[in-house]
Amino acid sequence: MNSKKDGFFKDVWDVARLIPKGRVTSYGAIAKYLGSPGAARMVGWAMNACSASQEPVPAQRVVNRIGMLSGKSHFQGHNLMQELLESEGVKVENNQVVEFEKLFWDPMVELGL
DNA sequence: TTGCTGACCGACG
DNA sequence: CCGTCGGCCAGCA
Repeated sequence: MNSKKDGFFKDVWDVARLIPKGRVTSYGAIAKYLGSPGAARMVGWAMNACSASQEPVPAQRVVNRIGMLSGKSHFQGHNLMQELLESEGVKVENNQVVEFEKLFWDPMVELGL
């Protein structure tokens, strides 16, 4: 009955929504924040299920550890993910986030673990 | 019920 | 340098 706890996915979506505009994070960072450092794949899986969420999930802010838009192909548009990031001020080049290290948003640090 | 897959990550040779 | 493999958890046939 309450939000969080419905499943691993809801937690992922929740963290994803906490990502500030103009920032990006990695699957592993979210997975680790949830308590499963090796469950990065689940984060990606949750992103796939994010389409089932009634509320929009900024999945475009979630990229792999190198800042590459690995999931861009899964978006409705082929370059929708890149456009969304650029729309927020995040530069993307060759399916890769520019200055990813500077724009990297770590939930464990920003949220205060 | 078991087994495979999946938008990843890290290690090994 | 590059390719390959195992591990993590959850959903589906």
